[in-house]
Amino acid sequence: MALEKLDTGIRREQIVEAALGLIAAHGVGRISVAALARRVGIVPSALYRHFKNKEEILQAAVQLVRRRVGENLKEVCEATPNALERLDQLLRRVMKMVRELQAMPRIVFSEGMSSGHPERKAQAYAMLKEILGEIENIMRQGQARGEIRSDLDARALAVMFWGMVPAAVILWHMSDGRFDVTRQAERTWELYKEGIRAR
Amino acid sequence: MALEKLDTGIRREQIVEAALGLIAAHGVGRISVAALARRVGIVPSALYRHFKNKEEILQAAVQLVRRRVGENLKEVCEATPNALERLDQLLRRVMKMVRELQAMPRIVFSEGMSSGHPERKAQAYAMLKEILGEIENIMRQGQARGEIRSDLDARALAVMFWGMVPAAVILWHMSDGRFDVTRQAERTWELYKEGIRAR
DNA sequence: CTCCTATGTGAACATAGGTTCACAATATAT
DNA sequence: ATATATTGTGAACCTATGTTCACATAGGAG
Repeated sequence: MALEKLDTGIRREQIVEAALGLIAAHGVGRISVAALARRVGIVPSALYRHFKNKEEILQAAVQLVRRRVGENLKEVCEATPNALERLDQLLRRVMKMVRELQAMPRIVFSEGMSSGHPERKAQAYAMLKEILGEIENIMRQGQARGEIRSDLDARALAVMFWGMVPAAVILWHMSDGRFDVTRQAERTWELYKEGIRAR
Repeated sequence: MALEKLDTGIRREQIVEAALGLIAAHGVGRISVAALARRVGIVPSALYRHFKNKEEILQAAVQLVRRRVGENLKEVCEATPNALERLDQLLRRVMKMVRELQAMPRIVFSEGMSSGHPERKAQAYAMLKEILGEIENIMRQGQARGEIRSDLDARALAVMFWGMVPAAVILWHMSDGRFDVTRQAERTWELYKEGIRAR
């Protein structure tokens, strides 16, 4: 209707943004090009001026999420040298992203579990490995600095730390928001922190 | 082809079993009545002799999983009174179910995240609450018996314990089995156990 | 201002998937 | 053995959804 013509760069951004919104609301598997186009304000066939097909749009969305997660990780590591503080901030950030950029957990879970296109799965896995690797680094550095018990396996610590997130997210989603993620995360984090702190 | 006629009770079981297999292999969202019927050895339309529609089949599958999980929980609790041993066995059992009855994690995750039909979601949530409640009970009893630190919140302990499972499962799935769940679970569990043991 | 290319539109097409229906064949009870 | 109810079959259907295409139009380059 409007028939406003925008540069393909801008439109691509709009489309990916819209895709993220839909993923957040309904999950990766339930995106339709119709809904996507409606959200952007154009007609379905117009999407194909900017992307080869639906799959390409989804991959772009996954990549965008991955980039944002990466930026967050870096910022946290530059904020403070103290490992426990880093972890504390990281958890807060992730929880915030989970709340605001809900597309992230949906992508990690859907792609990881529902085995969509292999490319997307690979992307999601790469993102996850990035996150886990960074957490593991924080752990090692914390151990080297004498802030975290050195008798514990850094990798296991990292997996366990990260594990608090999916647990909270699943409970949150399944309970339709009735489950208080933030509070739960705080408590679990306290527990965890006391357990790993050097003594 | 075969045209063997079986009692609707038997066929229902076969169908649900086939559904569980497909869920395990491809996730809840990707089940087609065609594939389901093929697996059972009948034609798609024949399914409708035994179930009202696809949704009813999926719900039956979810319920079956829920029942099996419940049975497992009971058996674990009757096996030993010691809380730490119970948790140990519970983790092993769950990991075994995750490997053998892969439909379980897929249902919990897919239903929880991808918001399928509200009824299924409710079922999955009920199952999850059952599990969490049971774990919480074990924690409390362990605290009462002086086996688990009493200064920790039983609910947070339960969520954290349970959280080890989704974490491991996600990593396993995303890595296409390259990630060694069992070993990871062992390590994390050791970590966790040491953290909560009364001293 | 005038082209020409990039973008948007509507309609049509293709496919996949769930469901229904008329009919056939088997099991079971009498 | 026959009749009746139950189960299975194939075809058709309906809808949703991804995609293509011919055509229209906006907007910048010349």
